[in-house]
Amino acid sequence: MEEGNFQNGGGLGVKVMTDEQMEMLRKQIAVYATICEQLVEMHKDLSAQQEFAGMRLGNPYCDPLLSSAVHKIGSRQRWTPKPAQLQILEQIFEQCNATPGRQKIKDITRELAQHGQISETNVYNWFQNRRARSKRKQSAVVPNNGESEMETENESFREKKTRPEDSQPDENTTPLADQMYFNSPDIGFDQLVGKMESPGSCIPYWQMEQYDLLG
Amino acid sequence: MEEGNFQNGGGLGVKVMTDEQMEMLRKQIAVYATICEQLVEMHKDLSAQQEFAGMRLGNPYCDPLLSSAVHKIGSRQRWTPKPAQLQILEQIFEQCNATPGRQKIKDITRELAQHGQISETNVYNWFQNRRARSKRKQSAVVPNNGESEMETENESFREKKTRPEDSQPDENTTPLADQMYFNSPDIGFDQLVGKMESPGSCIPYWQMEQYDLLG
DNA sequence: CCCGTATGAATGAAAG
DNA sequence: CTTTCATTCATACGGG
Repeated sequence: MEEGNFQNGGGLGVKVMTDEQMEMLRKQIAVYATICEQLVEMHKDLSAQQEFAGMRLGNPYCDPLLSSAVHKIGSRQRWTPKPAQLQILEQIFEQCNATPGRQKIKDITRELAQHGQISETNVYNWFQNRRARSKRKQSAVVPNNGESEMETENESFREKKTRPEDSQPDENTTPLADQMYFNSPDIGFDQLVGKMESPGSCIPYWQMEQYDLLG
Repeated sequence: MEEGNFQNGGGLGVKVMTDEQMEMLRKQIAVYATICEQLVEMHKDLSAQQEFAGMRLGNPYCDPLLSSAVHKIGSRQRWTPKPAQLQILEQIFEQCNATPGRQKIKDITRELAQHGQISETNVYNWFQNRRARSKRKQSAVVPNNGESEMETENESFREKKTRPEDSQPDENTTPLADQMYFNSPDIGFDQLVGKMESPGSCIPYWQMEQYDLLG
């Protein structure tokens, strides 16, 4: 592998990023935060005016399935975790990346059921998959004993999000920032909005050292 | 644990994170982008109706920064096999139309790497897809003799132990639903904002914990 | 310029 | 638990 790419962190399942890249992402998120904040404010304002004018339209929770507008209904056979559910799941997974016991599964299921249809099997499967996939990541660096470099192509299986674009003929997409992620716990919408309070000045999520990076 | 910041100590100013975390952050950012997008749509809609209000302070959704940021992170590139690679892959596939084992994948990857950037995941995916595709093709050709309603081949097997039903369109289908990218049509702003303003409806334990950690 | 198709990638579910 | 299957999503690409 070449040099410029920081994407391969030695096959250890970790990525390294520079300050520049961090900064870039930070700004990116800051921008989002700011924009969201402004949009929220604007909308509140506009809504207020509308309501005042007596032309209040939709009800808060009346037109939920906006997506139904796009005839995407009636075909989903398999369960798809909703964002809220995903967050809960991820959160729990972080706490203990062991498969929850039977009772625990029930609990979780009940909790998740408040955010949408779900079954215990779904939860069970999710944890199985989650665990299996994250585990793959930690192997990989054990293919051979006498390996000279712990680099080259020692990705594991399908848990890598490789971004092999360097040698692509056409455009080399930006080598940076493309796949930079920080450690951050699951952030709900509330949190996001909460963080909007201090837009450009703080990037709380990834600064947390107390948070276990390995989950 | 050690990954936390040890890289930082080197004065290099870099952080290390796992793939999991990277993926998670990526999703989070994507969600963020989605939220912005939805807010923007809502705002546009409202603005159209409230045109008399005038454009008080400019429209954030016109900000090029937004789009650039969104596109930067919200999109990922996908690997495209080069002709040479494809040839090898096809060749191997002919020999054994079974999914190669881990070691085999590594070999193949190494081989293909000489013709361009590639990862084991790419190879793995390719075989998976290849197999699935050719399988489906076959069953399509040999559907059934009786011209009665064959329910499109093997759908009957879908009936297993669990069946959480389709995702119900209504209820708490969130705007940032299935996919993290903005494909959703219009969304009720109230619903969107409701997520952050209605603690009573859905504020699981984890959010509080999270908040603590974050704050 | 939009639209349909081919295909890489993601992931829930099931098999082993 | 690990590996595989099936389905779906999203994007690149070629045609109208």
